[in-house]
Amino acid sequence: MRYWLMKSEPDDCSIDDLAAMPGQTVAWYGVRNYQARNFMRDQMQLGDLAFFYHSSCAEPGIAGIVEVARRAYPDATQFDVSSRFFDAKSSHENPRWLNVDVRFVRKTPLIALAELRRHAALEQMRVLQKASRLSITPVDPAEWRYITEQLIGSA
DNA sequence: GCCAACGTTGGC
DNA sequence: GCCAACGTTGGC
Repeated sequence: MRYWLMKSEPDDCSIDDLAAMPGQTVAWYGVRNYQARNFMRDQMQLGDLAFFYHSSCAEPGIAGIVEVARRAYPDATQFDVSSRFFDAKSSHENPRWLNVDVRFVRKTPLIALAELRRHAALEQMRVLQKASRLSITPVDPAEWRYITEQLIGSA
């Protein structure tokens, strides 16, 4: 059982959008970075929990919690010529990109990026490192506990 | 809109 | 295999 942080642009899919989806579940498609893909392929297990992080928006930060509802399988958008995620170099025989499905667990009070930065206990978090662009990052269990108990729990 | 940081591409 | 050029991310 691992913990993660997964970035989503709320203009594309916010935590409220996810909560409104059928089954409150969505395919985490569109990841086009090998490191993030490998996390999904090699390490994500059913039931893993992740912070749902809003990025590239007015108030970046943690907005909710999701769980892995299906293990990694080929990302359909890589084969869809009409998709902005289409990849001509991928093939059905040897798909380059994968995604998991995630399911809504709960919404949280927004824990802003600026707030996360205020806590020394979190200073090693990947998402707080300078120019951290990786859309999926592992979260240390101690960091997970700190955020859920100290920040979300008291908010 | 700016810009720093980073990943990818492709020529050599 | 190097590395410059380019594209993207994402906070501000």
